[in-house]
Amino acid sequence: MPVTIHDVARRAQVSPSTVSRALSASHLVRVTTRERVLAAAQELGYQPNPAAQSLITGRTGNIGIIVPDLSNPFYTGVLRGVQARARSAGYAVFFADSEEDPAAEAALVRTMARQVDGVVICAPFSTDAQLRTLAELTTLTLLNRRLRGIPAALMDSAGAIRQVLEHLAALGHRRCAYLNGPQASWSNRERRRGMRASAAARDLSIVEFGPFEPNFDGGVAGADLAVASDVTAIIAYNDLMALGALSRLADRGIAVPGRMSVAGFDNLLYAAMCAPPLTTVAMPMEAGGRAAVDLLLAGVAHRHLGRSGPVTLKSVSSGHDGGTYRELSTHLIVRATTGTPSIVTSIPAGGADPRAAERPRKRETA
Amino acid sequence: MPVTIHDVARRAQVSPSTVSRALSASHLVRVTTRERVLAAAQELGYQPNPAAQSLITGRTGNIGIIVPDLSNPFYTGVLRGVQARARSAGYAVFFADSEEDPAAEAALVRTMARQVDGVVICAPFSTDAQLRTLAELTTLTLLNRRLRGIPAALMDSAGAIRQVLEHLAALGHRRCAYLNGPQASWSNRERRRGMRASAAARDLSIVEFGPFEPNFDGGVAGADLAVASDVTAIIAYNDLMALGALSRLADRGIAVPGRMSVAGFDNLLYAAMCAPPLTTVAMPMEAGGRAAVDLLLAGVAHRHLGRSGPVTLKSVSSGHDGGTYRELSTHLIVRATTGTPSIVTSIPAGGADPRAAERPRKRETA
DNA sequence: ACTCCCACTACAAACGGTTGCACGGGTTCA
DNA sequence: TGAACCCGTGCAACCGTTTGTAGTGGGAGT
Repeated sequence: MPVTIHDVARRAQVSPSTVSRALSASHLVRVTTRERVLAAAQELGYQPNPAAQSLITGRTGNIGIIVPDLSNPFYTGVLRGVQARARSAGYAVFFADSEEDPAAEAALVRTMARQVDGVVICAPFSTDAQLRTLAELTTLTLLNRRLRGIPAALMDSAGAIRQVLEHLAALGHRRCAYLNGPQASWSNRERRRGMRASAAARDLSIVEFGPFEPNFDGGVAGADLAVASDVTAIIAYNDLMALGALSRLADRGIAVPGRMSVAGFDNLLYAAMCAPPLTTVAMPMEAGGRAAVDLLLAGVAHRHLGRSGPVTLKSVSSGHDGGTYRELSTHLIVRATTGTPSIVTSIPAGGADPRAAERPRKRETA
Repeated sequence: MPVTIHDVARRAQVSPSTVSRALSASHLVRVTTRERVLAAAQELGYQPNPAAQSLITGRTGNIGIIVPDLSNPFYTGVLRGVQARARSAGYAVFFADSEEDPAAEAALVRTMARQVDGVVICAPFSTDAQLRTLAELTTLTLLNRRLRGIPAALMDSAGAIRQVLEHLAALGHRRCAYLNGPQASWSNRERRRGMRASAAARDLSIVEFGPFEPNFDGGVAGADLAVASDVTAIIAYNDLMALGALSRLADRGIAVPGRMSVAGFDNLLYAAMCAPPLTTVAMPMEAGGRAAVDLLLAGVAHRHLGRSGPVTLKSVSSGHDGGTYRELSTHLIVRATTGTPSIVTSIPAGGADPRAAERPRKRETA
């Protein structure tokens, strides 16, 4: 039923191999012939069979993307970037949600491996060893995780938290709470690392809480702990947690930013929409997805180059050693949840903080 | 480099065909032989080449999902459902975002068609004719769109809005605003249809505004129009718009639900998190995704059955006529943005509405 | 002991493309 | 005018798997 290259060949009065060449290595066939072939293909609505193509060429024209939790808008942003870039490069995208399970991740890579040219994987919870194993199955590119020998698109987590601390220090804060995300998460580790470096330099002391689930409820839980300590600001692992903290503070009648400043990371759409709009650090999610695809396709090209040329065993095994990272910059977005700390240790419950009214509310459309 | 069926055959001392049978039609091969083959495959880490398999069988083990806008959490919910169900059925998932462009949708289906067994498509903006054309390229299943001859998973939009109107009528509302989503959207048409039917029966009059973009900004715009009319409640096309309306009302100092009630659709995560929590109708996004995959796979099985058996041309061409729909129920979630309408036409600006304080705030975790 | 049968296995073709190689015919140069 | 050459095309093998068919062996029945 589907039209094959033979049908086109018959209609164009040439051999199948000429059709193949006319469609790919066009310079090997006479112009008039190629036009005849193209016309025939057009009329018949010929579409090459990708299975047959990949069987012989070894390339599939597909890539995979694996994320740990699609309900987190951070990853939908990444997915959008990945998909857009892949499409413009002529690649189709396999998608899978590992649900934060390293075993599932491994299984998914394994099933994808045979029908993709490479996989972009967001795997904050896998061990280094697990990832290295997976890297042997296919060309791999990481997102927000640095691992020697595997290319990665990274967002500047250390710089992100530095900007937050600078901002808070400039406002006069001296003691801040940090609500940890998942302990095993690479981003959380990076964030702590950056925090320690920056806090010391700015005479800020940090009180850590958690780890918490990186979602709304985790923020709710963290807020209470932070309030009980003597901090004037809460830095949450991500926006979802910050929103949870914000909500909890509102429920308890604690003025933001009057008695407590709050900041998050990611710059989700909702961070700008909620009241008061959240101060946060914009993470380049789509750009990260795009960069990851670029690195991946470079790796694919490299690997394929190595295969076709007359190479030594050594240069093949080294593969694309890909000590290539791409670090994307982040930037602070100051909205309405951060302000100067109050000197007064307690404020009449429910009393409106005058500063909250003074502060102009700014809205970003992200 | 990769291990093939021949490697396994050599190691197990059998022919490649026996290996193939041992791995699939296991009853055709002696038990001891099969065990030997399985052991060899295991030791070599054999993974069948899907390209070769699909080349001869015509099946790919993949399905596709196309959504119009991944940044809308509604579709990420659908995507989660699709992916989960597909995975448990042993299918891999191609994903693509059409960015609301029917032409892109067509192109995506066309490129996917050759390497999937079927496609789930959320295409609120394509014309019926366009969809029928695409249905000829591959097995198709729709989501939230009814089209004769193509199976679909549907969410009960009419019932959804009926529940909202019942709720508002019971509270005493008589005039409500409806903020239209995109006019061409099937869901919006369904919602209006259901609305007309239900409103008449309940002595409610509806004022319509829009169409608006189905996002936060659309809601902001709609809120002002609604306030200028003499309605006591705003029903938004979806939660994103409702949140926008809510934010705008707060900015203008209009008490919710004191002077204006607000309701949305979808029950996004943020609808429960924002203050005040939004009354909305839960749409079964993941269940919809799962149902769509079920229908799709049934269609795939049917089509393949027709192909393998000794069939007449007629029964093949009728294909899976799939007059099969699956309608999923929706349910209202009453939170804090709907209340009894105030009789007073104007309230001192900025004055707190006593009812707002009385009303207990309820939080749902979705 | 011979035949028949059945269970199991091997052979080979096919799926739809790609690509190395050879060949045919025209052009160019000696 | 003949040889060398080159461009354009066809032939055939191959990618890895499935599957129809043929063939082999052993066991059972008479």
